[in-house]
Amino acid sequence: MRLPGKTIERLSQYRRILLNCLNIGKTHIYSHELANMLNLTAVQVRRDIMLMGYSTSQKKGYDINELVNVIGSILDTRKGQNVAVIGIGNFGRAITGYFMGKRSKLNIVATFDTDLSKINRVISGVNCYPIQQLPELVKSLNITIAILTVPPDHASRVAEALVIAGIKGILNFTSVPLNIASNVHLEDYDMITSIEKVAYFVKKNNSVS
Amino acid sequence: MRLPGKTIERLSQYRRILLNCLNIGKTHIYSHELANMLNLTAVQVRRDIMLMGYSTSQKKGYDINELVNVIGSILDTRKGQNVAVIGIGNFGRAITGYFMGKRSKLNIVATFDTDLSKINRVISGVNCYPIQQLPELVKSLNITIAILTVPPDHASRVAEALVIAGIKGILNFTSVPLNIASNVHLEDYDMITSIEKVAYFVKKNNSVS
DNA sequence: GAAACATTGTTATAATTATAACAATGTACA
DNA sequence: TGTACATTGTTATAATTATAACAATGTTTC
Repeated sequence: MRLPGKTIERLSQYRRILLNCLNIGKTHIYSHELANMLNLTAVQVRRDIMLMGYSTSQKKGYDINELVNVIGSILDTRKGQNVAVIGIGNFGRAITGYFMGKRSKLNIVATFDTDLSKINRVISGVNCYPIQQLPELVKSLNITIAILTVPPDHASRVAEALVIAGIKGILNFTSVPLNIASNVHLEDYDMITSIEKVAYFVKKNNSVS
Repeated sequence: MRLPGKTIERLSQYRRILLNCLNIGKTHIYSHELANMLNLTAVQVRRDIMLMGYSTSQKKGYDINELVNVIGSILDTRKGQNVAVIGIGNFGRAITGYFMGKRSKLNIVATFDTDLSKINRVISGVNCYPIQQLPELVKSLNITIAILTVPPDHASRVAEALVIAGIKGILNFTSVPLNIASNVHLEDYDMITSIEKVAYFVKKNNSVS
């Protein structure tokens, strides 16, 4: 089963909305309801649900529990995946604190840094290790995903070390383009690009032209 | 001149690379050089440059200075734009500190919060105002862009207040879907979606299937 | 200076993604 | 019960984005 990247992004969003719905006691949801909550169209919701291989016999909306389970079977692994935050500066700490106890299937199990004042201390609830221990801990803790939040001038070198250590996916918080093997999934998460994009459209939408 | 959103994103990235090149004394650059630095194809680089309306008569690569200026004429406004960070928690502080003095054309001129212990104090180099002063300061400081980093349960309400106050663009750092007028540019910057996407592709790439 | 080459600019094609159209079918209600 | 209606599932079309093809032209080399 091959799902488009954009659909995967929406599955993540659907699930969060659906969990909220469950929390307030809702058991079923129409495609147009879900669409409205996410500012999408009902067609797109139904198409995504079709693509994920689910269908309902009813016309009273989708069973929210079942939807959540199907999404989980697509996005999650049985045991969950272990995540490391690389570089525990302001962003690294914010991310670590933010994630702790949120996603049960994605656990931040270690952070890494080079700063001696941080190493071997528990920061935002997770122990910080020296970057030299990366290879051994990736294996012993079975870390598959790294969130990269190091300073720009370290980004490329650390990314290389991550790949060598056996990391399978990187969320690149730095604004540095990374050149890594194609079997490691790289997701750029570039704040400067995003804010400059906003600025462009603000300029454009408000120019008389 | 209508430029695709994806091209705009790359223009931001081109510019950063090009500024680095200028710093190390490089004056010209080939499309394939720029492409390699960003893991793109040379064709895509040339196409983007064509779309931005620039061309060179030479075959010795593009003049980097000229490229930077053209990109600036597209992305920037003459006076720059003023930005506010809404919600000065861990992420808000990290973002503010990160931006200060980076982009000369995008200035964080104010932060807002509801926490009395933060209000009227300078945090990460910028004064924090009570959220009640948002409407007046958006006008007096000419703030056009907001970075939204409030807790999830405040996101929708604050976003609405931002629109009413006259904000023209929002970078939504919260994972809450916002429903706002279409004349305000909304850019979602959802970390949970991004990390779950990485997790999905890691799972997929490493399953025997 | 001429031939080979490298590079650019642009059009054409393919791939991805979103939207529209609509048949099928369960539900509500007279 | 049957008719109108609402909702789903799926195919068809459109829009966006990326890649490929290739002509034009300046540069290098002999």
